Amino acid sequence: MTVTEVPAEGLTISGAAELSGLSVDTLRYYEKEGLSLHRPERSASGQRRYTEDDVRWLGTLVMLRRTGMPIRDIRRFVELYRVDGSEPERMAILEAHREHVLEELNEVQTHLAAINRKIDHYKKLVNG
Amino acid sequence: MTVTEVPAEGLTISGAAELSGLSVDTLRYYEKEGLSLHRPERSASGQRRYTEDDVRWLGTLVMLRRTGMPIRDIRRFVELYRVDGSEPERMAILEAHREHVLEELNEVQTHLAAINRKIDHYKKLVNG
DNA sequence: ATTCACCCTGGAGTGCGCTCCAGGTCAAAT
DNA sequence: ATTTGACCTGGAGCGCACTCCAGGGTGAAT
Repeated sequence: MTVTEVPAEGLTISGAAELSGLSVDTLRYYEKEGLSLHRPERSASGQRRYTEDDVRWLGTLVMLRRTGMPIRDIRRFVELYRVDGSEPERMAILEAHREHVLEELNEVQTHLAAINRKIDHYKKLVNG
Repeated sequence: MTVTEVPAEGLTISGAAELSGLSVDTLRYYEKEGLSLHRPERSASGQRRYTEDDVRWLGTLVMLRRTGMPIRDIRRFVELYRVDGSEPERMAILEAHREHVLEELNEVQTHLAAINRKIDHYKKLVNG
């Protein structure tokens, strides 16, 4: 299941889906939405072939999505990859996103504490 | 802004919205979806009046929603409040939800670590 | 008396992120 | 030769959680 399992000819879309944890449909959807760094190579018959780098990039997409970054914002981020010297902006986006994630985590943890209190309350009620 | 600021006649929907951090539309929507413990009292002219308890319950709804519990599941939880002796089931739902939240937190924290590594990488690239 | 701010209802509309479908191509297996 | 299975495209459809709207009521203030 590591990224290094990618053969030289590249992975099919279902292979890339399995490695990335995304669905085949989602991979095509992300591509349509402009989230791929480069549109993937195609085989002679027009099928997508994913390289190791492609799969790594899918990992980045998963990381951003699963921490709540909207597709639209990821697109802006990807577009900067096509701009030379945009590293500072890319970093800034990631830093802003990190702040956002930290706030989210904080809020969820606060609510989690409340959930725990509620559970304790029930525990006393049921067992006690 | 504390819950104890609720007057004896009860709060208007906009007052309850402000205290709970939800929108007026969302309050009506939640009620329609069966998430209120009891449908709120009405004034002589048919307007909703929210008690201190109502507002506290809204806090519970916010807690569940903001930790990712779907409306549908919250409804099941609320329905148990109308069943006598359902405390064990309610507790079980909360415990299952807590597990879910913990897994979520865990995953997000893992991705956060990856974001931090990416930021560090850029930092070296940009400053270093 | 009318203006204003708020409230009501039922239902339509929205944005997001997929997910599914029809209709078709292609390559390998039987 | 045909069956099978995986792939392709463009576009429709879906579930969720709101959010907004039309059309109308109420009550206090000017």
